[in-house]
Amino acid sequence: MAARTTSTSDTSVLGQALLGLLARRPATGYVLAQQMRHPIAFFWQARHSQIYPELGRLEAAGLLTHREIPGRGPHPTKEYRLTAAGRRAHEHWVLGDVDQPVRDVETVHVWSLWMVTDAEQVRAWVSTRRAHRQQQLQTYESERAQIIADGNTGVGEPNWSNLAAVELGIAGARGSVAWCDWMLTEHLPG
Amino acid sequence: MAARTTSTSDTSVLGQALLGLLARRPATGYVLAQQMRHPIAFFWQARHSQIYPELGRLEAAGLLTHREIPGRGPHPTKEYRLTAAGRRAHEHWVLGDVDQPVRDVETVHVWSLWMVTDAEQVRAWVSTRRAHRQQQLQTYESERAQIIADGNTGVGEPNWSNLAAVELGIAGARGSVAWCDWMLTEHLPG
DNA sequence: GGCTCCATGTAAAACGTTACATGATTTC
DNA sequence: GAAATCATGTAACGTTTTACATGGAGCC
Repeated sequence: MAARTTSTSDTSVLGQALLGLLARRPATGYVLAQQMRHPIAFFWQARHSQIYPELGRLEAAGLLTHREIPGRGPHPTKEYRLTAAGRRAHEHWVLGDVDQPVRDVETVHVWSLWMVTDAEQVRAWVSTRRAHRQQQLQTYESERAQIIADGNTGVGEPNWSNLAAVELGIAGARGSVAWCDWMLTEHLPG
Repeated sequence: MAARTTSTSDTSVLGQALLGLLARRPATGYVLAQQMRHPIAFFWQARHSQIYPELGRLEAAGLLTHREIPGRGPHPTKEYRLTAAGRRAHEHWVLGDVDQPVRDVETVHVWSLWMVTDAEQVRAWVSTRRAHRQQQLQTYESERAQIIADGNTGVGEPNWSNLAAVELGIAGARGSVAWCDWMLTEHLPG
């Protein structure tokens, strides 16, 4: 993406994801890294080695501040908090276009399936894919049940868009499972 | 991903996409770059500046060969062709696991929609999203019509998995449109 | 003469993963 | 006492984007 030379210019998707987490509540880098594993990992991933420097850049851009809190590591433990500018930047980004292009390895595989001469191997691959996506669908559905059980799903509350995000994941997983069924019943002989 | 130090070890997704293109027919880097814009861009992207060096690496790994053909540029024009090893490597990769994690910027936006206090702005954002995905769906559907019109959609022919890939895209786009409708009718007040 | 297309390449910077490093506390 | 967890950070490498560079051919 574009460069980030000035404090007002664009922020990476990871940066925005971190702002989104901190908009919910202040947190340390360690806690943010945990939250990137769950629930954010369903749609975005980052390791702590990417998160810590990114927090530094966001702070340099004036979107975050930190204060040191008691901790146990050899380095100081920092609790980060959104600034008003950070909140504005994230809200602005959220309403903006989804400009990032899709990168779907799954489709690259599918698009080359013609090369496999043994139809049984193709069936097996699709079956495995179906099982995987079905599993994912169940994970999303229990996640949804959890969100609904937690309540606070009114517009303007974080859980409202947590639910929306999970529903989007469910829609995608359902589409993928339906595609596998189409492959197995209609597009593959036997 | 992992390092690519030896000739037998793994290849990047871009490398596999290029092998997939060359498995269909030999081509120059320029033609491959065009094909990465259409139709591959629906699920993977790469610029020529990434493609030319990658072709060099694939050739160094013994998966491709090239011969010079008449051309007009200041550099020699090279036509690349898959080796038997390249064909094997790609077929093996195709049947392997889809290990790359999902990165879906759209869901990051959705997950932060709670921050937008004006429900009308949310409705507008979802409507725009719906129009975009609906447009994409139509593009995929005319692509599908084209593939069916071209024929040669039997198992083992490239068009067979071209069709499968487009159907996967259609399933995804349909799921996304359905999600937008759910948002507008059931998840947003008014 | 200027614009676009053909056709290839390199350089710099941003983004992402893996590995290395430190050291205290809690659990088995 | 060994292993996992807490908690942060840097280094090396791979991947991707943007920008720079070259020069011939066809079109208006």
